[in-house]
Amino acid sequence: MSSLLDQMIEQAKQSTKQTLKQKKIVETAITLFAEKGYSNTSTSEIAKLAEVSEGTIFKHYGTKDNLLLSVILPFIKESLPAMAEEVFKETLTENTLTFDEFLRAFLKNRRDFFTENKEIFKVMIKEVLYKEELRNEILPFLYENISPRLRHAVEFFKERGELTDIPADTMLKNLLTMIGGFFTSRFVFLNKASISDEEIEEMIWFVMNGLKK
Amino acid sequence: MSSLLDQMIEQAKQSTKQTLKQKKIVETAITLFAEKGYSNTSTSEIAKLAEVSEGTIFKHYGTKDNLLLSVILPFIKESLPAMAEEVFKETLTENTLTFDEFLRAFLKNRRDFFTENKEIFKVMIKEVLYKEELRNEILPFLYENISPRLRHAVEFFKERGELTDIPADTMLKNLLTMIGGFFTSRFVFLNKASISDEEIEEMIWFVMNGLKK
DNA sequence: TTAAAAAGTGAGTAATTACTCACTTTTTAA
DNA sequence: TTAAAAAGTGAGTAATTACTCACTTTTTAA
Repeated sequence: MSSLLDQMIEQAKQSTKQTLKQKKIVETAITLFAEKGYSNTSTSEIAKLAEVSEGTIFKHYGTKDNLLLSVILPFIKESLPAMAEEVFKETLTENTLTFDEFLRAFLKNRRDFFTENKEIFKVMIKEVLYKEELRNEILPFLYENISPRLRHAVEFFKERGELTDIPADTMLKNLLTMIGGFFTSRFVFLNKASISDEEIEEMIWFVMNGLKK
Repeated sequence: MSSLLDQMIEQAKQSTKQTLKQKKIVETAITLFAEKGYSNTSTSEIAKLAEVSEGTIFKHYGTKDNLLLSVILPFIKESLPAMAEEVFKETLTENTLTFDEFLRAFLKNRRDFFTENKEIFKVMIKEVLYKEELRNEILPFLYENISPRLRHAVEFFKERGELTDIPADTMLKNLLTMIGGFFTSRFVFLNKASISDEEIEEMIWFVMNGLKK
């Protein structure tokens, strides 16, 4: 049996054309899952709000679980990494950049991306926490997708003598903790509409300089 | 109508004596809520595992929601703050401490506390994310309980000239992000059994010194 | 020792939920 | 234009769930 991720990517490829009602279902599901969680959202409620019959949901998605996967997996498997790849390419070049400039570009890009995809980001975080089988699939994938790139960046700037001598692994771990905590707390726990440039600058300062005088 | 928190504290005071079966119900609920979330746990399942009749749960707790509150509110309202107050008292004195020593003592104390109360901590994080009315009650309470104390500590060490000149508010915000991200990621997202002293040291180093050379 | 109070039981209930399927409507392609 | 395919419907179903309540058992207190 291949993984959830692989299955759903296959399925996504086969169904490239979506009817208007399918789109409406997905949009509504995203909204409700983000707001109250998957487990507290009924297919009946989704159908009513999307102005479709409940049977239509099952016609297209088979099960409620598959609807959830249809909502978050394209995001996780494709949008998230593609955009991340882009920003690494643009920011990690030979010219002129310092690590904090890299970090600034990276954080602002991720900030913008999550701001636009706030609802799906919320669904993802909630369900990663609430559904163990999702967690076991998605967390490793996210880690494997982000970690090597960020690590490469860290090593790049360490070689340029910009960063301290502590091991790259250790830096990476703490950086991921901070970045993950930053976006999750603002967008999910505190439900903020957006994150200001100023807040990003403060966080960069914290990460680069620490608290000690 | 008084807040959820106040209601439940009143209720907790009235029912000081718990039968063995009540204890069993609460323990089982904690385990299952931590593992699969409140919404994915049925009262029937709790009853079976606790080896009580389902009616017994309702005899003592009235509703499933009240059972959840009975599980987490004592923890949130009493254990968590009492222990935190203790560590602030012990560590914030006139003699001999640096900010990183304060931080070390604080983090280790919290680490030990959450290690011992891991299941309830998990329940709390999951339900704060999943149930909006809980989030609206508990997050402000947690913030109001921790923030002034931590802020006081930050200001204390700023006056002693140990910390940089950035505003205490900014420090506090980033510190809370890092600390919250640290414990939530390790205990809840990654489901780690414990956090080593070494990992705490690395995090302190990160927070105190930053990444810049 | 015994009656009253408290604790506990488990069958049953109303409500809810994910899902099915016979049928209808809309779209497609020849 | 028309038959076939695709999309959509909504009543119904089996399963599940939180909860009730008449009854039984255990504990308490006089």
